[in-house]
Amino acid sequence: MAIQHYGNRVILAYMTDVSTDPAVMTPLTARVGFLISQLGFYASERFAQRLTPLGLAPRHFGLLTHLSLHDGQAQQRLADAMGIHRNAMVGIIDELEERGLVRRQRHPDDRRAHAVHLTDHAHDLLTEAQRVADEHDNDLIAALDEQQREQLIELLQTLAMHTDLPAGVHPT
Amino acid sequence: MAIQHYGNRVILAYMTDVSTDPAVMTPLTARVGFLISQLGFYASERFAQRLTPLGLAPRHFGLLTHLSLHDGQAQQRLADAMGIHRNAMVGIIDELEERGLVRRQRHPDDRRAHAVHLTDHAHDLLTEAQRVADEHDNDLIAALDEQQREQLIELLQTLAMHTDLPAGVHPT
DNA sequence: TATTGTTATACTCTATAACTATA
DNA sequence: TATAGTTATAGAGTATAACAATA
Repeated sequence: MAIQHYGNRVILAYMTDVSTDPAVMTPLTARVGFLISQLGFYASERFAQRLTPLGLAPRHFGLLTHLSLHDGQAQQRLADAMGIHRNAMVGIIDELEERGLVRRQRHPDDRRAHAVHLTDHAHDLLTEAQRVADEHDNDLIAALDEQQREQLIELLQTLAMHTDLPAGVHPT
Repeated sequence: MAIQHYGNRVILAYMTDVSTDPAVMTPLTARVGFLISQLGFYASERFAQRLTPLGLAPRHFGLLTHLSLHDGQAQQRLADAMGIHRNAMVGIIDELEERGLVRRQRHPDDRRAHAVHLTDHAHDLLTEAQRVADEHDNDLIAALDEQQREQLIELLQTLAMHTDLPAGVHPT
């Protein structure tokens, strides 16, 4: 079992075949599941902080980004795309509408449905939010060199592919 | 801007220098922050499901693991170690005590404090929980070969080192 | 009869304050 | 006066059910 040194931390190297000694506890910092979860919650929280000055939460960013590619969709379709219930989508659209970022218009094919459209203001704000997201991404991987960054994004995409999660959908 | 193919997905390669065209939205699946957050929430949720049959939640696993290395600590110190408020620690200890996994004993140095000790049952259950965590880790990285697994764990540890999070502490 | 959007409600989680007993 | 543990409460967030309009 290899010992690795990372700055002032000493951790056990990751092992796929597990120690048979029950007394040896794998430290959380050597567990890939823990590391991903820890970093994921941190990244999510940090991103939320960064978006706050724009009056947005991560879910708003996700929906606005989706709408920029699929404008005029019904709320039910948007809910499906984001992996949430349509009831929850009502509130998100409400918030965006209050901020003047989307408009509910009549759907051309179905009078029950609302066609959700981005406003010009939303396009402007989204450009700014993209910059914030770029900064966020760059800060996250600031410690990595160019080759490591490419490795990381490829590894994460491979992992994401092999979960049963739809692409681009965030749990909860 | 390179196009990458992953199974039935086509994504834009990650770029550190951002497109200056505001109309070009970086897809979420090409954002390292989104990928980490998505995988983190998924991993956390999945781990919680795996622990359910043992009657444990991830926070219980974290605390039991910590106690296996630092038995007999006061609740305040445990709360500090896990990065939560002492008020929240009361509930977690309550749950573990109900399940017969820890005992609150009198602290040798401070009569205000409780020394929290693992029971024999906890040691047995922790062995089982470690196996569950090992399975969880292995499933997460099942799509990677041996070299990629080593790369991933090293990259994640490097990222974790450069956040302001204490080692082994999970946000919220 | 099924579906879209909406509202109301209940349930869980979390954060804060306040109390007691000790230091 | 400060700290350890506890309890109570309020707030946010989430999930579910039920309703009106339309398909």
